[in-house]
Amino acid sequence: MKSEEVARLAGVSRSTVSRVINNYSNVPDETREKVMKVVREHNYMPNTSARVLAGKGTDTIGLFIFNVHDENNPGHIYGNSYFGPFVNAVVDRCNHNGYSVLIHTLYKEADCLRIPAAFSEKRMDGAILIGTEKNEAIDQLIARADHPLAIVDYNPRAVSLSASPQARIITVNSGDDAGIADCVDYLAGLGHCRIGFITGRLLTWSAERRLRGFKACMKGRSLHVAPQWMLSGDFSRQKTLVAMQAMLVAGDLPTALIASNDDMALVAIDTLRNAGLRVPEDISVIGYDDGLAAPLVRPALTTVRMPFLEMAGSAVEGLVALLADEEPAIHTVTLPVRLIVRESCAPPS
Amino acid sequence: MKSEEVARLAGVSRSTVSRVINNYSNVPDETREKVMKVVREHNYMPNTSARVLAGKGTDTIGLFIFNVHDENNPGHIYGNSYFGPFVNAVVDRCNHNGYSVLIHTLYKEADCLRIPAAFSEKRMDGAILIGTEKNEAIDQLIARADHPLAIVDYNPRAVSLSASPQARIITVNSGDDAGIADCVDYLAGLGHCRIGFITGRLLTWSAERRLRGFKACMKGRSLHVAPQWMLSGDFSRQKTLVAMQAMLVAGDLPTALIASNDDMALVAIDTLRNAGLRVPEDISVIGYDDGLAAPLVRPALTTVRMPFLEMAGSAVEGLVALLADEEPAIHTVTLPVRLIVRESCAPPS
DNA sequence: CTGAAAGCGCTTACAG
DNA sequence: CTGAAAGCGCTTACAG
Repeated sequence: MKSEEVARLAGVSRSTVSRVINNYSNVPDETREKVMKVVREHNYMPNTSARVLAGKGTDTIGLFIFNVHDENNPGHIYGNSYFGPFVNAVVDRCNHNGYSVLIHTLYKEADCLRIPAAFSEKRMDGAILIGTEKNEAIDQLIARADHPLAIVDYNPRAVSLSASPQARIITVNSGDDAGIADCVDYLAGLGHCRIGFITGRLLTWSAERRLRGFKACMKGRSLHVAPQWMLSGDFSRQKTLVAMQAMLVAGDLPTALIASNDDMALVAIDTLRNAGLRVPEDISVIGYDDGLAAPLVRPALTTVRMPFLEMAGSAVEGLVALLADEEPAIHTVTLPVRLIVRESCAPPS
Repeated sequence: MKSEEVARLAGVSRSTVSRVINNYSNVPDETREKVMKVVREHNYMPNTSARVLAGKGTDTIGLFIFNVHDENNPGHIYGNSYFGPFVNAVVDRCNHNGYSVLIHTLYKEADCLRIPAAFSEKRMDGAILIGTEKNEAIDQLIARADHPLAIVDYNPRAVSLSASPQARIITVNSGDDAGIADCVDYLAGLGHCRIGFITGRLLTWSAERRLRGFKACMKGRSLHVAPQWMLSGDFSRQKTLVAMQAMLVAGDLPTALIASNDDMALVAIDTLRNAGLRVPEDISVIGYDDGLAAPLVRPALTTVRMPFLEMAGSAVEGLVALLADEEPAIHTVTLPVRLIVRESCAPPS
């Protein structure tokens, strides 16, 4: 079924069919109804490629997910398990706004070239990037951006500095430093002063900010940041395990540990427990994300709640707004986080 | 940049550019290289819409995810948390096969119409459905299928019976009955004979087969299936909670409980524990899925491992094969599962 | 081996 | 308010 047949059956021209389909105003109700009747009866839907080629937008948004392969557990590609709900929320909001979403997974820097490629091929009108790791390809993308971009978890200043003059970009972050500050405040309030930290993937803006926030906050409270309690977790279970074991072997332990995500916190708890230590009696542990498992594990995990849905919403709405307007614009939004106190922390013994 | 410019710069016709781009054989190396040089220098990529309109495939696969809204926790749309890794695997495999993927989330029966709509609009060449719930719209889709379909978790017989003669469909399932049989065998081996069961969403083929498998297996062992131990969980945390509490109030408890997914098992454990019971000492619990949380909770969850990656792989490879061939075909694949014994079961006290 | 031409199914000035 | 015509950027017989 094509518009020509609809036109014939309705006794009008293809132009008119097009006007009705696109809901243009200069069509009398009678004509419109005549056409719609045929459309409904035959379930006509316009060929997307033809529309796009004729000048319409693709009405599709590209979603690019940076994924971390856990070398030790190749099956477990959702290294960033928080992507699940996030992806879902993005798809949902896009669909509600009338956009389809083309989803891609990226594993290495070279994969980033698929973003400009998808624009070149005219497969999408704009793109959302999540879990972005800083690298050359992304810098180039931002520097040459000629299509709207929503970048989740990225340094807004880096964008402002390097974006092309006609760029339309929105960065979406959450209050990573405030979240970590809440953790430190809470632990300090409990009486802890020997606080360790497990870092995330530092190429990631959130991981970097959590680390920086930790150092700044500790400094603000004149608390010593002991190098032997700074563990390199890299958002990886395996790396966290190794770092934890090394610390346990060394024998000098903090009384509390803040992990840059839930997954690493869970591994930390596990390792501690296997070493015969009790959580939270012997050592307190805080996570970050408030993922699906956090309320279910025992002790239930005290953690910082990431506003995934709100971030997804901001990214989509922001992108849709950029799509609707030709004006260059660089926006940034930072959403608040909240410490969710459960059972994994206690005063130092 | 369009093919005409490439042609001009390379000193050939657009036809030749097209032949090179599409890697046709009847082009001498010299001509090919001349064209490719220009293509590389200008980073030319053909406009997808134009290619499709001119008769090429869209090279995109639609991924439709049936999602269950947890009414009680609207934020938590990934009711089926196992979709995370699954989606990732599907996207990965599609990309490796040269396909883009258009992802959609479905929440209610009416949403199913988006599948034929996406075909009508010529947005995709084939579709993968996951978490499909049986309903009228899906029946229609299968009955009229004129494009390749891969349906994960669906009754293969229902497909054979109602599919149109020219249908190209593959159904992908795992051994749900065998998985449940393993659970019952294991529990019986431990000495249990008072075994309860928490059902999933019964509109789902896997949930139905798990239930049927449970009844059959219990019968095979001459074990009584007590109605008061058959809980209606519906893959929902909230419903599971309610059902568990009702059972606890009634007071007549089984010595072991098999849940149709991990999430419900975790809620069951939680509820039991809140009622002062110990798991596994007082009551054993088995899950299904072996999701991210299973090995991390305490007691670590004994559960049936779903072969997510393999299922995603089979769905994609199966669909790609159907896409490559015009022949009608109805295939079905069933992948084996495995009981992962951890800490949540013990002999009855 | 290669090019000129037709055609894919729409949209959009343009003219009336 | 409506239609005829041009055009979007490719691919593909067809002819040579």
